[in-house]
Amino acid sequence: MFVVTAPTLADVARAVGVSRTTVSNAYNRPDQLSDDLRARILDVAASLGYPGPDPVARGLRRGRTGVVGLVYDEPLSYMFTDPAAVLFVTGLANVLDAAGISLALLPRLGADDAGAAVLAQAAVDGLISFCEATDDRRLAAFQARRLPFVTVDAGTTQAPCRVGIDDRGGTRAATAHLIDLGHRRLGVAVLPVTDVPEGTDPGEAMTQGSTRPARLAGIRDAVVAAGLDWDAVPVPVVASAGSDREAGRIEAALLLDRAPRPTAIVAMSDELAAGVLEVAADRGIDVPRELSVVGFDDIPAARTTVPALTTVRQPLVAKGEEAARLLLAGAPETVVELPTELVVRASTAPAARE
Amino acid sequence: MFVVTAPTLADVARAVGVSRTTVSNAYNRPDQLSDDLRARILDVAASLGYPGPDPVARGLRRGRTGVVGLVYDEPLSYMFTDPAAVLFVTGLANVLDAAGISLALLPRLGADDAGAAVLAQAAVDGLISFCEATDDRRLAAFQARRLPFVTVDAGTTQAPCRVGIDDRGGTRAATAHLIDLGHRRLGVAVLPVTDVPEGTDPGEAMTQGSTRPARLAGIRDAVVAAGLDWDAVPVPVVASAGSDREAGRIEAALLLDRAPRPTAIVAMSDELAAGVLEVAADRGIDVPRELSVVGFDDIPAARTTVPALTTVRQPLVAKGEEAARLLLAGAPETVVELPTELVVRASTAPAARE
DNA sequence: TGCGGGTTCTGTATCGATTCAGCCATCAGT
DNA sequence: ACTGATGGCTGAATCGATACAGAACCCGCA
Repeated sequence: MFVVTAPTLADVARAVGVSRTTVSNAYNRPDQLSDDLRARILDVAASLGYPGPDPVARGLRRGRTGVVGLVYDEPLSYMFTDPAAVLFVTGLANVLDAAGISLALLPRLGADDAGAAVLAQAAVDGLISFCEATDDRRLAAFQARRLPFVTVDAGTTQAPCRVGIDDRGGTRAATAHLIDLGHRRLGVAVLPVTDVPEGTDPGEAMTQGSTRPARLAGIRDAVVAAGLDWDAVPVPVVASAGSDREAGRIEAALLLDRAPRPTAIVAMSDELAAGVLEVAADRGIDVPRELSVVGFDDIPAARTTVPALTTVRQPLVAKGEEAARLLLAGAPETVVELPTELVVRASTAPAARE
Repeated sequence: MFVVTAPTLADVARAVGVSRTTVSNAYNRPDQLSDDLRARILDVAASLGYPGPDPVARGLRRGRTGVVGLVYDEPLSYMFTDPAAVLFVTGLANVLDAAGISLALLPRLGADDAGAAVLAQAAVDGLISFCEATDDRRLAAFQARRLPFVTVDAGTTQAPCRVGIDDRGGTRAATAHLIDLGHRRLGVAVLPVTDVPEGTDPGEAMTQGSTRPARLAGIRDAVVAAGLDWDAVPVPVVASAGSDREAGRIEAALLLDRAPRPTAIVAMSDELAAGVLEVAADRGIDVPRELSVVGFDDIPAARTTVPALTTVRQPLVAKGEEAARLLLAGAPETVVELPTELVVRASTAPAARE
């Protein structure tokens, strides 16, 4: 059987009768040889079917591959489903595309050992982690490689180069806004807890990761600052069964079943808020007359919910761009915290008189 | 200045006092050495901070990298926006994740030369092309590398290994369904034309690519088979300015402005159909009493439009899974055509009596 | 004692390119 | 005619690992 193997640079060199170096230069440093010879080399290469320098060999020699990796806690499909993640990746892609670098979506980090292996074996020049996990020894496995490493929205324990947003200030502003409007009975729709190890106390799970506790703290800040009783604010915890929107529906049901009913709900994401709005609509509760709702993220859909969602804007695309830029800059020891901003739309209104 | 370089396998070998081969075996073939020695090697490696075999070097030697590439015609962000693309990638991810292989989203293929360079230099074991382009010499640049190559939804000219769906049969069934319901004045909402070279005739642009002409042919099949006049069916062509949904709105406006108004619209995608439904709602046209609409794809949202969309289901996730499986199998010369199926919901009804 | 058969480990070639120092002409300047 | 640049090209070392063929040793058994 006749197996066709792609020719190598050496084959081309032999065919032309020059050294390998010269052929290499024909591809990488046109100024190092005469135009004439270069043309001849390229010609022969084409007629031999030489596909150009092998990327892996080049990567080995040069020490860089032109690929950066992205790890994400959830199954990949979820990344495509979550609008906030989509915008973030769009930001990444903007910068990486421009630099001609490709983005490898690494398989989900599974059980500890397999996950560590994936990270240890990924042929990348750097890594962006978009994971909540803080204690993660899988990521430690990567850090041993001493490659640029940027973590996003991930607390303080992982890497020296981090980008995040002012979660706490954001929910603080959102909650203060509600309190200013006269609301006193608040409820919180909290990001669902996923992947908790068996037997973890749900209340404790709440404190894990970074985003969730920070946003919760902001809410609490505002409540306490207003002299209200934090312990009286219901914060149902849901172990997610699916999308955040679904979690929002479940939590909304729990909150709205209470008597007296909350007059305002602070949701930790727009998707959660969308779920809350759906339940309110189902029950005939008028938003914002009978119930105010604020979200977080300001995804595009926040503009088109009914009513349009008051929310905390975070610069999602900019966050992706910043992360990519830092990575390309070698991930210097930096902590970037992007600002958040309250955007008041139609889902919040003064509390009804009792 | 003291630069820390990660130790290599050779350093570990020296430190333990064994050969490189043995260290390599400690990682890759535990059965080739005593548990005792292996443990010692791993210990020393850990204490030296050796991150494990370098993936690039291993890739060179083994001839495989554990990464497959995906190219897409549109900017990356669009891929995340298009629900059909998302499901397709989900299918890919399902299979690749299970195989521990990562997916590199290659930068968009830009102008010809840069695009070809990207493909020539991507360190991947294989490539999945999710592009319409058929004549593409950028893809030819990749094929010179003799790596597994699967094209999806891309006509007949590119690769020996293709997966697609029965586009023509799908729209044929959808159109026949409308005709059976008594509709005689049809309109077509066609996939928008993107990236046409300057000066191309829009009518000609319609025939380019693969999906669009195939779906159009199916519609025509049904129209002709029913003895209707194909030339009387309006097919507005839109050069896309944005999302398919937006294109659907524009085309719907054009179609519904006609007098006499079509009583049914065949949309080439669910996103287009969603745009059509929005415009109909804006204008107070009752769907399905005054206007029937069919879509294509059966994205999840098709279930929840108002009214729920009659559409042609294509197995998007399965398509992704099949493409990934074929690629992993080395992309044998195969043509897979997955079936499509008409799903009747609430957006189609018998034509109103005139 | 001698020999087949396992296990455990080593040495060397190899994967396909890039890098770097340096060689050889040619050519301008004095 | 000699020096110093410059352009154009080559050879050998190197990137970090894996494959493959065998060496050394221990075991049991005739």
